[in-house]
Amino acid sequence: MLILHSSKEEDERISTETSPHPVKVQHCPECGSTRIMRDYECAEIVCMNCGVVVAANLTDRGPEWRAFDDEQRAKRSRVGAPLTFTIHDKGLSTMIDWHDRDTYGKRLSPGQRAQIYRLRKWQRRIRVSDATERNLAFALSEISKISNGLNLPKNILETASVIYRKAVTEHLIRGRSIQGVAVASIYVACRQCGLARTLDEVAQASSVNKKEVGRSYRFLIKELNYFIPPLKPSQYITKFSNQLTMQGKVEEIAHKILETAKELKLTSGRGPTGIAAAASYIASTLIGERKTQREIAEIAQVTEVTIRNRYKELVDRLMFEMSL
DNA sequence: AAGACGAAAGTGGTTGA
DNA sequence: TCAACAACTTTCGTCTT
Repeated sequence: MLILHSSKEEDERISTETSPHPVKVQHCPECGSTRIMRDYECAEIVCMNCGVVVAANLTDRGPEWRAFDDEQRAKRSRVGAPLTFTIHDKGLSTMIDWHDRDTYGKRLSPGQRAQIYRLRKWQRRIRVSDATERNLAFALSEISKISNGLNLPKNILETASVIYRKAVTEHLIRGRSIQGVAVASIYVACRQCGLARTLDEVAQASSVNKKEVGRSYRFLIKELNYFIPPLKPSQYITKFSNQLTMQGKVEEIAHKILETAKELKLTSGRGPTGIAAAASYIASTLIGERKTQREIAEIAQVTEVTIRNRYKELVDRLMFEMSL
């Protein structure tokens, strides 16, 4: 494009940043060509035909930030409400308020009031226009509700909304329940962000059963090509210690136990919750802040038997290693 | 008596033919 | 699609503190 700049990135910058400020039709004083280009990088106006610099020391009246596409431009523009993916129109719609007053605070005339009333009605209708929009609006409100119920942080809510939007644009919703996919997206978001929430917990916070959520979850990660590593037991330990209100020391020891367990290859193939529960149990007995197996089992959502089995394996192996 | 332990049978999910 | 399989659960009797 521009001869002065050969790199592709700079070509893009010039093409996107010059377009919002159209140049008044100018002619090159050398060759008379109208192919005049502004180059803000060098603060010059250049003739594209013969390469002569028409004007120098140009002022860039554009924004100081760079944007390479529409989305970035929308994000960086510092006007309007912040973008959010949790509302179906990304929170950018303007509302006509319900006060029947003009900008000076004066009451509107009856004719104007009727007109505003009609405008409001149409705005409501247009805001959620087609089936896809309605689907999105319903699902996103559902996602907000559930993630509020689970006390999930805001970034999970945003991530889940983005995942759901992706599912909609890839036409993955057809043939399965909106709620199922919505709950599944929350679960995917939790897993992606490394938040220790079990499928059970997420499903229980919604009205969808676990099986359905699991199915939708597997479907989502398959179709959207997500790679989600299995949750590490250590992430559960932190959670359990918090819920059991144990000392920081206990948590620390539990993590150490877990590390040795991993080295001894005792973790593979086992449920991460069971191992984490067993490690927490051992740590609590070692410290002397004894918790019963039942207490831990309840919080970890596993049975006492599982804790016992993991615990036994761990102790046996550790004793064996010590004797060597 | 509460909690820990372990055996036996049952359950739901994964894997490979 | 189905059987085999490992992990896990449920249940229950026994032991320990």
